[in-house]
Amino acid sequence: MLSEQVYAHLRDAIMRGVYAPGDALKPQDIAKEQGVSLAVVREALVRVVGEGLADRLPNRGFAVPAFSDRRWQEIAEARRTIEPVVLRMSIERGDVDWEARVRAAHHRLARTPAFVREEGEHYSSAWSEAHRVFHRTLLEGCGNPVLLETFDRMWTASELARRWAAQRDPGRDAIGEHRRLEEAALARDADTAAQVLARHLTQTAAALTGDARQADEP
Amino acid sequence: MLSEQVYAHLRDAIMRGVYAPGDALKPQDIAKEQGVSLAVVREALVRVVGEGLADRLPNRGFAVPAFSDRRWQEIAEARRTIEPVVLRMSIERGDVDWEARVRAAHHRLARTPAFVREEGEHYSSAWSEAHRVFHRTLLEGCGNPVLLETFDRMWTASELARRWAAQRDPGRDAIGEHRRLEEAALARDADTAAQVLARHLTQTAAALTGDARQADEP
DNA sequence: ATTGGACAAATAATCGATTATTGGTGCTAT
DNA sequence: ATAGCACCAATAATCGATTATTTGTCCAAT
Repeated sequence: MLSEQVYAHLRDAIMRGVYAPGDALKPQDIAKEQGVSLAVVREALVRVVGEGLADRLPNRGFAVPAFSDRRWQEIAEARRTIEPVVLRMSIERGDVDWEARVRAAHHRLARTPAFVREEGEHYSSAWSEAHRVFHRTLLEGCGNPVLLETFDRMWTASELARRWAAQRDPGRDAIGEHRRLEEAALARDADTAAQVLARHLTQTAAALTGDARQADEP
Repeated sequence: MLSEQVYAHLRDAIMRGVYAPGDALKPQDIAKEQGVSLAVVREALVRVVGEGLADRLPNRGFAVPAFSDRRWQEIAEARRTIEPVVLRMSIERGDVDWEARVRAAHHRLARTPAFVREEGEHYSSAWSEAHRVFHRTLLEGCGNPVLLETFDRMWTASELARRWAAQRDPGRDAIGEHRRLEEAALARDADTAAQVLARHLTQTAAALTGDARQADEP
C-alpha cells in the first residue's frame, strides 16, 4: 500500500522539520517527488491531519500547523495531567517483564548521546527515539492500550513542539530526573515517581515557551 | 468538500448501527449509494479509521471493528482513569459561564426522554447527544482543548461499545448520578464529583460487558 | 491613488478507467 | 477422496485526466 509509505515519509519529514510550521503541503509536489498519484498522497495527508501533524483548510489545501505558545502549553499541561496518573497505575501493575524493559530502556537512553553537532542544533534522532521509548515503557505497565494510544498522540504533538521551540541540550538535570524516574518506578514508589514526572513535564512546558532559559527538558 | 459529507455519513451510520461490528465497508458500494467517486469515499474511510471507528486490513479493505469485551473494558478503564482528574481541574477552574452551561446541559439531559419505543431497543439520539454534551460540559471548565479532544475520542469509542453491548434503559440511578455530578460540580466539591464520576464510569464498564445485569449506564 | 472587476495561473477536488490482489470454484492428477 | 493448480469474479489500489476554486495581476473607472 503506497499511501502507507507516503504517510511515513510525510510524518518523518514534518517531525524532522523539513517543513516548517505554516508551510503548505502541496499534493502535486509531494506526488511528483514521491512518484505516486495524487489520490495516494491525499490519503496519506488525511492520515497526517488525523494525527494532528497537519491542518486542512477546505479548498486551500494542507499545511503544517503553526501552533501558538498557548497551544504548546496546553499540550504540555495535558501530559502533566494524564501521564502521572497512568504512571501510578503502571507502577502498581507492572510485572517483572515490565521492570526489565524499564531497566533496558533507561540504560539505552543513558548511553545514547543526546546532542549531535553534525546535525546542527537538534537532538539526535537516536536519542529522541530512546527518550520516547523510555517514557512510554514507564507507562506500559498499566496494560491498557487505550491509555498508551493517548500517550502516543500527546507525545507526537509534544515532539513537534520541541522541534520548533527551544532546541536546547537536555541538560544534566533531565538526565538525573530520568534516573530518578527509573529508580522510583522499580522501587514501586508511585508517589515519588508521579511527582518527579509531573515536575519533569512542568519543566517541559517552560522549556517549550518563553522562559526556556531556566527550564529543563522533558 | 464531498469527503466531509461522506465522512459524516459513515460516522453516523456506524454509530447508529447500520453496520454491525465485523461488517465490511466497501468503497464501491458506498460510492454508488452516495453518488461520489471512489477517491472521495476512500478519503472519508481513512478519516473514519483514524477515529477508531473502522479497521483497515491492507489489500482487504475496511471493516467496522469487532471489539472484544477486553477492548471495551480498556476503553471504560481509560475513561475512569482520565476523566475524574480532568473533572477536578474543571471544577477548580470553571468560571460562572461554565456553571451556567453545566446547569443548562443537565437541565436538557433531565428533560430528554432516554428511551424511545419507536426505535426499538435503542436510546434516542436526542438523549445520546444531550448525555454527551452534559459529560463534556462538566469537563470543559478545565479550559484545555487537548484534554477535551482526548475526552471526545474516548467518548466516541465508548458510545460504539454501548451501541453493541447491553442496550438497556439508563435506569433511575444513572439519572440520580447525573444530578449528583451537577450538584458536586456547582458546589465546587471536586472530591465528591471525581468520586461520583469514577463510580459512574465503573458501572459503565460493568454494563458494557458480562455483568450488565446489575450495572448502571454512564 | 484606490477600488473593483475581468482575466489567468496555480492548485485543490473530483472523476472514470485501469491495474493488482484476493478468495473462491472447479478441474485434474494422484 | 483430496491436494494442488488454473481460472475467474469481486474488490482493493492506483493512475491520468478533468473540473472547480482560489489567488494573484493587470487594467479601467472613479
